[in-house]
Amino acid sequence: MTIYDIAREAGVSASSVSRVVNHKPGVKPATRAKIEALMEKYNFSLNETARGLSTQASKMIGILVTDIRTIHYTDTAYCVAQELAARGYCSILFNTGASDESQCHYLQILEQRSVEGVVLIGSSFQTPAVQAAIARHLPNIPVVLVNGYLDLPNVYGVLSDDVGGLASCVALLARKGRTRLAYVRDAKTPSGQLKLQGYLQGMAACGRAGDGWVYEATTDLQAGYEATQQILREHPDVQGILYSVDLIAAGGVRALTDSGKAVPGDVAVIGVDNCLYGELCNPRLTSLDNNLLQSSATGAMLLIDRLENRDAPHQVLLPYSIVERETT
Amino acid sequence: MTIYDIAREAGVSASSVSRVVNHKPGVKPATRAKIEALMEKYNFSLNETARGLSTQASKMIGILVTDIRTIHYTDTAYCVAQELAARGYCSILFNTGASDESQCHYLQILEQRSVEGVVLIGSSFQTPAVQAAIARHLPNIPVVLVNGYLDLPNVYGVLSDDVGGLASCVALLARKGRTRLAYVRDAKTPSGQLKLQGYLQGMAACGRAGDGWVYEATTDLQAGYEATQQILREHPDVQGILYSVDLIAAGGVRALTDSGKAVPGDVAVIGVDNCLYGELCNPRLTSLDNNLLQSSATGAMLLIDRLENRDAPHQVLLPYSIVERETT
DNA sequence: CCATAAACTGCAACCGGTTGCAATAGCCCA
DNA sequence: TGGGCTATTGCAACCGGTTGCAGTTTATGG
Repeated sequence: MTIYDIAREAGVSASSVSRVVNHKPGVKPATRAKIEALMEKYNFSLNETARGLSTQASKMIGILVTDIRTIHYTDTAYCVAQELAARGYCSILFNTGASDESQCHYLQILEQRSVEGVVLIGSSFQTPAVQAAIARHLPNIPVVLVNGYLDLPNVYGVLSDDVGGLASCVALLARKGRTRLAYVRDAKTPSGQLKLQGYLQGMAACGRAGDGWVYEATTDLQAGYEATQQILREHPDVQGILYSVDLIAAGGVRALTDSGKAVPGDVAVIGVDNCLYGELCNPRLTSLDNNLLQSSATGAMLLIDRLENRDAPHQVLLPYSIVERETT
Repeated sequence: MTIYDIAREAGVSASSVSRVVNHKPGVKPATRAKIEALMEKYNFSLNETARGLSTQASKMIGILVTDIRTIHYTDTAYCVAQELAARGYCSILFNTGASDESQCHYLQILEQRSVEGVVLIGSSFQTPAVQAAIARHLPNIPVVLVNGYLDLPNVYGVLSDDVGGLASCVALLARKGRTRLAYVRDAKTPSGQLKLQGYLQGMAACGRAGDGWVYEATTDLQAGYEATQQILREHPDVQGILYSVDLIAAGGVRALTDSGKAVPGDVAVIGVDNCLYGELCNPRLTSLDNNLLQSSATGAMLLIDRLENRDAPHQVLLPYSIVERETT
């Protein structure tokens, strides 16, 4: 069922049907009524693909996310998709993984699909290869990078102040008299580097420059558990541990209580993200809140502003806050 | 940059360029090489929208999910999207919420986008209104309903045996000598009804027909906490509690330990979904595993089989299993 | 009742591809 | 060198819409 079918049966041209479908003026009320009746009768719904081709406006945006199962990205993707859907855009979603090759591959697919904008969710996108792929495939459409920065005229970034955030976590513990601290990092992304930097900076600020014990873990419970066991072996007198992600921290808290340490009595713990995992943790986890809701909302608005041709800042730096629960 | 631009510069017709792009035979090697060189030079990438219009194959599939933030649906959506992406399909994702109106609205949008298939993730889709909307808007393309069933020739359902699953949870507790049991349900979806039915059936099987204490909670920690407090007030001698969802169960476990009950010493607990929340819970949660990975993989394969014109069963019933951890 | 403006309506070109079919070119062999 | 084939190539129609512009109605007013 196409507008031509409707037109034929109504005894008019496709132009008139098109005008009715698009609520444009210039159609006699009687004609309009006849067309609308037929549309209703045949349950007509217009082919958006064809319309997109003709109007050069696909009304689609691409969402690339490293892995949507990461709780933090799930929420971001949800917010962005909802915000866009409310404005009539369709979201094409791809999980890219962290490899440059795959990320660039999907950027090209988005080009072929003529998306009007792109949102990149995840810290794996802040690489030269991705930057080059954007310049090559999507030089003229707005691209929003949630949590990161790329120096390209059409890329807009939302950043949280990782350095300041981590430093203030250290400061919080220092105020409670704890300066023998360890830090467990996860991915070696730019954002991960900033967090580490914030931790080291915080240590320096409380007079323990060069003393930061740094460990590594993959992003899962078990890795957090094991890294923490290692910390306890190597530094039994540790007074506080910071984790780059709540999930790892949850594993850490379990390791601490399992080995008889009181939390926060013996060892204080702080995670990052302030997600549901922190609430589930026992005792409940104190966490650095990078204000996910605001950052996704900001990312969505940045994109929408550009889509609707309003100006938008190329970088937005969001504040952080510490949500104290039971582990500090 | 279109195939016409390439054609002009190569001194050939668009047909030849099209043949080269699609790796079709019938182009002289020299011509092919010249065209390929130009494509490379201009970084040409074909407009898939136009191709879709022409070939009547959009290579897009729609994924409707009640709310992707529900951990269970996140994982399902991820699996399905990955499986489809690997076969060259784009996924259009919408969060519909549970309202019929909104669900039908998005079904219509998918029709307009000419998707080749649809995956519905969530138990909110098993309603007469959705059934009617599918019959009306998408009567000819395969629709897979993950966790549910609709009686339509083009709809394929993946179901888990909720009745049997819950009944066997009750049986497990009964074997441990616990028959004073409560059940906390969440949504009143068809699947929720089946779980309740399974619980009641299990109670009947161990000689306590009519004795099942049934409570309700929304799907969050706090609601689980409160429902459990209520259970303890009204039935202080409860020996075991089943929860329709792990997240609610986690709130329940917290309520139990907070009020001094030993878990599982005084009260045993079982959740459903076997998701990460169960691992985070302290003590770790025993959970009914409805085999998410298998059900999403099955859903994806069902759709792919139909897309590639192979036969597929209209209903697949998946087995369940109980993963015992520390709360039983 | 007619001139003139305003309101409708439809033609045709265009968006960027695909593809059946006819035309042309190139090749082999007698 | 001519005939018969096959390999290339391009024309033109089609996918399902949109839209500028010109032609046709209809309404208004004198």
